[in-house]
Amino acid sequence: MHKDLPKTYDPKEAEDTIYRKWVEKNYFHAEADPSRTPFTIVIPPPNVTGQLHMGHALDNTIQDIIIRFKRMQGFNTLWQPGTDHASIATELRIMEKLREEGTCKEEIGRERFLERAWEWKEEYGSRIINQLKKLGASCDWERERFTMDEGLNHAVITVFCKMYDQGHIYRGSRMINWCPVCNTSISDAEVEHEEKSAKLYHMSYPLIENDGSVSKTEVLTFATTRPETILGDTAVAVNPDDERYKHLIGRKVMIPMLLRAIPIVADHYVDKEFGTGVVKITPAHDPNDYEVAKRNNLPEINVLNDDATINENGGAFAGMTRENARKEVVKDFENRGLVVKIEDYTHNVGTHDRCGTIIEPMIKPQWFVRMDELIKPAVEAVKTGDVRLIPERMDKQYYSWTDNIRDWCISRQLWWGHRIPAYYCADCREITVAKNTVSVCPKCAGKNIEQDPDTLDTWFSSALWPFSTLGWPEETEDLKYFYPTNVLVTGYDILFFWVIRMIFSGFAHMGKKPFDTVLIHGLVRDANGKKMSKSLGNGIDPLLLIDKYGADALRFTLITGNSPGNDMRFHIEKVEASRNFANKIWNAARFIMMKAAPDTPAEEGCFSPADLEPVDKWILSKANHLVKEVTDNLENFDLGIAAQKIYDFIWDEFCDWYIEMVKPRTGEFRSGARFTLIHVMTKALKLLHPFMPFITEEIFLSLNSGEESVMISQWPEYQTEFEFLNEEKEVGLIKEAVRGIRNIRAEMNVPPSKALDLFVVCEKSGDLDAFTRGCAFFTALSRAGEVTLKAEKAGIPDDAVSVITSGAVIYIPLTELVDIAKETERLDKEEKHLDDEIKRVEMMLSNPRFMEKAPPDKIKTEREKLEKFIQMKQQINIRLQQLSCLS
RNA sequence: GGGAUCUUAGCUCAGCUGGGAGAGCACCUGCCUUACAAGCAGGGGGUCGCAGGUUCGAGCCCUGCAGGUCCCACCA
Repeated sequence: MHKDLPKTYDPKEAEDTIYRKWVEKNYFHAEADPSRTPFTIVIPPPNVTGQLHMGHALDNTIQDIIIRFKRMQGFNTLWQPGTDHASIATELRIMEKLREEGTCKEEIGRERFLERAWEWKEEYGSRIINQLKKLGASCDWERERFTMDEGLNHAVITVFCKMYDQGHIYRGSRMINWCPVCNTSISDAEVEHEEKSAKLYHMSYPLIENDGSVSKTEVLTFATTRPETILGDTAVAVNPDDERYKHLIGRKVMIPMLLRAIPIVADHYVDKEFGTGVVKITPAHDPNDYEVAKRNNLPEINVLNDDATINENGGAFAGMTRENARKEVVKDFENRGLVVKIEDYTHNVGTHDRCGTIIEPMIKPQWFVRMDELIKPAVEAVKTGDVRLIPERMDKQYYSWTDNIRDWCISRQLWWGHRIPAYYCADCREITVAKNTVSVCPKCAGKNIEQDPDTLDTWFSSALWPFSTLGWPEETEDLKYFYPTNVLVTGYDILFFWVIRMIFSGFAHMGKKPFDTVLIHGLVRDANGKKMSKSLGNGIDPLLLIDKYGADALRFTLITGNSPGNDMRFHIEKVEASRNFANKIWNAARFIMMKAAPDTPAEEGCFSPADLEPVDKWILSKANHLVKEVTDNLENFDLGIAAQKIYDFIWDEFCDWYIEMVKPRTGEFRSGARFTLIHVMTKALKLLHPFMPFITEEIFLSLNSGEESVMISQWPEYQTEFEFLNEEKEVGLIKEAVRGIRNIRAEMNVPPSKALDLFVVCEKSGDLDAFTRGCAFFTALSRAGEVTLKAEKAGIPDDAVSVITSGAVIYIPLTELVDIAKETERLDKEEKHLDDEIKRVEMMLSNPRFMEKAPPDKIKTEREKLEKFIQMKQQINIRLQQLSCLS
């Protein structure tokens, strides 16, 4: 970094070089070391099919900030990276590709399909990793894992076998959600309920007479949204207390097109008020009906194929799609005069979150995880605070899920994923679950054995991520050292999918929680508040922004002005503002490099309070407070607040005040100024580094030639030797006075070129000394001409403008500009304002309950304020009196 | 139907355990002051959704109401 540095910072040039250096130096790598305290974060593994989107950028920026902060604090930090095989998402993508090639997965077969999937993974799996690197993520890349790599597969199979042996995993025929397009079962969590407008059909079944004939007159009218499921009806239900239908219970009705007689049963599930008070019961295609059927011993008739077309049980309707069948069934009823009315109706329909297809409840044999016992320690952990959710309000959402949890359907009729280690004997029907391939039936010794063709839900493997990545089931050093991990950072949208499952898995297999804190963020929305999505095309590519504005600017944008759990809108203007901030820092650094002689780095050892001017002490003291506050904020995960404070300090205090105040000294730059500039800037860079890693590194190294990298430098701590309360007060007085003068200049339209003479009257000797020391700042910061300091007002022309500040009254002789009436008005206004303030503070201080209860600090500052206000009011009164004499 | 959350300056949002209303952008005025016009100095603008309550004191706590967003839920 030399004196001919460009005026604007170019992140593109710097970022890649710096990142490469960090990797080469191995700074991201962590080794188990019992002599040090670990701090661990496991990354939410992005899908191998994925591209880095804004959500990833936010999620990983947060993690990187925390991990860099902890690293600088001296923790042995591990940020464990990796990717997820995302079974269904990836399988869909490959199927799409095959379709483009004119083939399909059934045609090429399972083996070849998996080859293609692995090829896909090799091709795209590294893409998102490289994008994370662009963002600046300091993951330990040597430890990168993949949910289907050998070790993790071993963990998955181990868990499956163990849980099967313990009875936590079972196979059963139950009602599950079936996606007819993806051709697989999905879990309850993957069903999204969408409100859709539909029809409510009121139709009638003819009653069957006691002699077995179909009644020509008597019918039973029911309401349904799904007429096509009539084909699978095995009963009609009414409420047992319903007087209208009581007498019919036990009789039968006829499904006309099938000539199937079905009974009228009684069940309390039926709401008398809704529709006609009669519900048709389709046990095989409706979860409620399924329950009713179980209670009433009704048969199930499956009328749907896997692709949701009507099967052979649908008689004449066989082969139709469910949509066509609906129309045809209604038509059939109409022809028979059995349609009463058709109403418009909106209701919630379950759809598959991956493809949007309306899911079909079906009864199928699947594998399930029994949740009732497993979930208990996961609930307990949050209740006791062993696992903390941030923000806290997420607890409620968490419990609402854990309290209503149902068994988890984990088998998927997919090929890409962990194959279920269950083997079926065709001879004796024995099911064997084993880690290793079974080729002989252990029961009947038959060799007619086949492995279950299904794979596991992708979340089954990611549930194990916090320990499987560290070597489990082996008892590795890493596992012992890094587990439990510390913070998990993720969006609220996958709390249920992932976080809950990790927590109960941690307890089930490790006997310990997987992490102690879950930091939950919201969604990044577009400028209009819409969710960014591929289909809407409103997504903003973070990589384009990184390319244009730098990763630092993007990161800073995502962190500021946002609090945990809240969604944020993304505005490009905000990125520009962040980029401008980077540029501001760059230019402050340029100033320091130009003025503070880069060849003689200030060393901590050189520091001597004797060399320091009050302004130096002031900014040192301010920086010292900043260190404490930012550290506290980061410990509490208030990242946005911390970022804002650093921003304000650097821009307002350091650049706009300190650098301006140090300028008059540049000619004879003494070690005090040089030390302070470099010391404060370095401190600020360290605090900012987690947020803006690249530019801070670039400048840090230029200012500190002996240092290796800011990212491995020590996090600053509050130091009492840098606490200068007197100087903070002193410079505060000067700033107030300068602002006052600037105000007058602007108000009175004094051209900037014109220097104003000042009389500074300061009755308190301590303050007079302060103003004496700070005299030069009036010239530099408010363009003063001759400045006269006095202890009393005598000898100053009366027709001067007066600036009343808490330390001094400043008179500006502006004879030709002063309008006494206006000046009186201005001071009157100020007096009124002061009166209000005085009244407020006096009320507070005269209140016994306040004096009793308020913290002593608060009382002290309020007292000081009161004293200050009263004094200023006095000055205003004196001045007003003088003015009234003039007019 | 249950729950969560939001409503603060023209826009987007901060505001920690209740104690003098903030930022960025936009707008107005004046400045190319040799680190920075991606900048500097100054300014206007808010009954903190509405109505009550608790308190010496409420943007913050409690209750009700209105509007927005989201999650959960088997009413055919």
